[in-house]
Amino acid sequence: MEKEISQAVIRRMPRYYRYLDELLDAGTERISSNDLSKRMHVTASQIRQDLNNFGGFGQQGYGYNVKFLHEEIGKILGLNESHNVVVIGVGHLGQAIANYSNFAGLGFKITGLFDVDPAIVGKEINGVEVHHIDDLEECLKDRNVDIAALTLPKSQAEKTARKLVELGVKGIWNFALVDLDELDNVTVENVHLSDTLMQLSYNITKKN
Amino acid sequence: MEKEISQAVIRRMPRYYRYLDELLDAGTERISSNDLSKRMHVTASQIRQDLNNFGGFGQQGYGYNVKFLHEEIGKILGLNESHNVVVIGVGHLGQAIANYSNFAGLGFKITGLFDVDPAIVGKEINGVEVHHIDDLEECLKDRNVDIAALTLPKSQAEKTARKLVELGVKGIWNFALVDLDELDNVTVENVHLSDTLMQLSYNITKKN
DNA sequence: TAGATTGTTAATCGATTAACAATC
DNA sequence: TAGATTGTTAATCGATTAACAATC
Repeated sequence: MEKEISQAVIRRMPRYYRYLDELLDAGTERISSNDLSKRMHVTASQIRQDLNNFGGFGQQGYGYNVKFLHEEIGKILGLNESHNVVVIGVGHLGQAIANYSNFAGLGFKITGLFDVDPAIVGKEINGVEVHHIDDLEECLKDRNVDIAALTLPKSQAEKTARKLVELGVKGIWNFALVDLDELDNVTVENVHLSDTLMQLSYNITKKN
Repeated sequence: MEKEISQAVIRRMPRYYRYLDELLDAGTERISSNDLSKRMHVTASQIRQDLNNFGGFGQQGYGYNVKFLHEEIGKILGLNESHNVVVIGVGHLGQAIANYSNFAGLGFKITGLFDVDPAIVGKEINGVEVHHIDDLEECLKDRNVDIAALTLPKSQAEKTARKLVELGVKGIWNFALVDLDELDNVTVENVHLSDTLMQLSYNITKKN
């Protein structure tokens, strides 16, 4: 890898992807960084800088072709390849993820659900059977699962994460209320919903 | 307001709160910025800078009293007052939020659930009845609801958000796949789960 | 008192914005 | 060709880190 691209840039890419998706739906063929900047409430300069981290996708005097740019950003984000996802912990949040149809459209396919609760093991959610967590190893064999969503109590999170890494999982989408940053050989994305709620609470409180 | 505190700082506050909570559970009485920095994998300097945005909570030669600092950060985040929350859109994600017991411990109380689907209106989730969205105005009267979680399709998000603001809601915790940034008289926290999944996908892909 | 550790100022680093030459 | 708009360099701004005097 030549130049390291900052996470600040990466965080913005899915947002570009979304806006381009909307433009595509609206049948817009091309867009300038200036017009896009007005829609997205960011500077045109930032858009051009961000995109040029990955290559020159535009054309002087023309702007950016919406369809092409949408595809390219998709490739950058790895959406051109499909990803197999397992959900560990089939509580309410796990079920919400298993049922969220939007992910499929982005190339993320839920291929397995796991829990310890006998009341739910064996049931089917959105066409996928819930297995017991003890069958994890067997179920993941030759399945090419690269992402695991962790929606289980924090006490189980790290232990389970380590096991998943052993079984070849490359990315952990962590919803458990603990930071899983110090794990080797895996990429972790921590999503702490309660943190965002507290942020909101701060910003409301401040405005009094 | 004298000095504006950056969102970069605010985003870190809930994380401090969580680590202090753990220290509290473990019975730790005091902690230095240096020790905390090792646990959290941030610099001690950043911890001291962050905290000093809000006042001097420590003591030279001693460090920070865990219980006191935990309380103070709680106050900063507005957790000393309780917040009434309504959930708009009782799909899987809405139900997950309605059922998530952790929020109650932070002072966020789910006081209303709303949907348009007759199949779910009238049912009870975690002890709270689901009302029809048409009854929003009536239900919110004199209820002092300050936060609304939007877990509904993006096509309905903005319209519904405007109505909620009219009815006195101060903060919108938005899970719909659209950015609600240009609304007046309200604080918005956009939580786009699929964005974080794409970020994870990028970071996995990059490592090949 | 001596040691520890904060609060805070100064230095550094990185990210954002502005500007403009290149070019379609 | 003239106008538009990118790609990219330079300038600015803000956030992070280092350093250390103040002080418990």
